[in-house]
Amino acid sequence: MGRSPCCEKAHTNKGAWTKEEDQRLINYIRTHGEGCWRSLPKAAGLLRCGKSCRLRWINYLRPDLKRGNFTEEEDDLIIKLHSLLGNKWSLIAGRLPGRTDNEIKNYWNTHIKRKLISRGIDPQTHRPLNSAAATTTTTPSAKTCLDFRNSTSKENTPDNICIPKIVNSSSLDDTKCNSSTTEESLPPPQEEKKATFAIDLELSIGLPFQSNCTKSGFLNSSSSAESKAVFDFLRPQVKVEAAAAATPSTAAVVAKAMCLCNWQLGLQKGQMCSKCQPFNGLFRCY
DNA sequence: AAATGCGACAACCGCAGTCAC
DNA sequence: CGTGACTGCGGTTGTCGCATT
Repeated sequence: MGRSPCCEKAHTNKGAWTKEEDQRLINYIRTHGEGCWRSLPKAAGLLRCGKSCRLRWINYLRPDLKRGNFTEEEDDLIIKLHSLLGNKWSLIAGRLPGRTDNEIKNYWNTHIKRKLISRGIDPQTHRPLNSAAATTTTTPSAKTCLDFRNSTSKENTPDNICIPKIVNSSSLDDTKCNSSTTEESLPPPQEEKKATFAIDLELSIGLPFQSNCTKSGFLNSSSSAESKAVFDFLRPQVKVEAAAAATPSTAAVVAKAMCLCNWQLGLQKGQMCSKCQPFNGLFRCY
């Protein structure tokens, strides 16, 4: 037998939350912390399902939420991340401290979509609207690369936002931004060694961030696991900083897990290529 | 002043992956 | 090991407030 049912839907409130409900939820989480959403409503004296409580807390009541208008920098970052990730709102939110996936999703649908369309850009493909119809099945990320050469975490950006430089493959040497998933011909494995800085998200990177390299059987993992690792990679800033704040050695352990060469050279688990050096919390070739 | 339209955003729904039993 | 609950995510809907007619 499995677990007992999540909640009695027949006896739960729906719709907008009242101030009293909010206060109960806040008080409870302040005292007991997050987690165990299933039992939370009953313990907190709320006639809500746990799922609803979780959503309310994450999207509205959390004290670290940054309310108010999005800045231009946040706008740009959302657009860039969306061009890379598509509708992976939680991942995008992970790069925007104080913003929630729901908030970003709504903002995208109500503001940015329109903004892009008014600029003649297809919000889904991030290509000019005229050419969007002409292109085939190429995904938005298929030709977009992250360029870590000049990535900064502070320059011209709000605190804690780290923006890899985003480049289109058209502006790069092909050798720097190969993609095995596009209609382009596949390069031989050796050729991939040349792809040292510009990283094709569809193919090249994806790291099980919290794990050490020995746990990273990702090279042989399923495609979904790989793509999850790719997305996990895009979350690391907070974790790296947290680890660095804990102890330098912790940060080193975390950083060691980030040998980008593994992904492009096909090294086996735990192997670090001879040219690896630390860079922005990652290890990669120079 | 009332009716209508529209934008913004909170909340819900359903699905998939994970994990406890 | 199979079943089913839990959790988190993305898509969609509902509701509210403001602007326009």
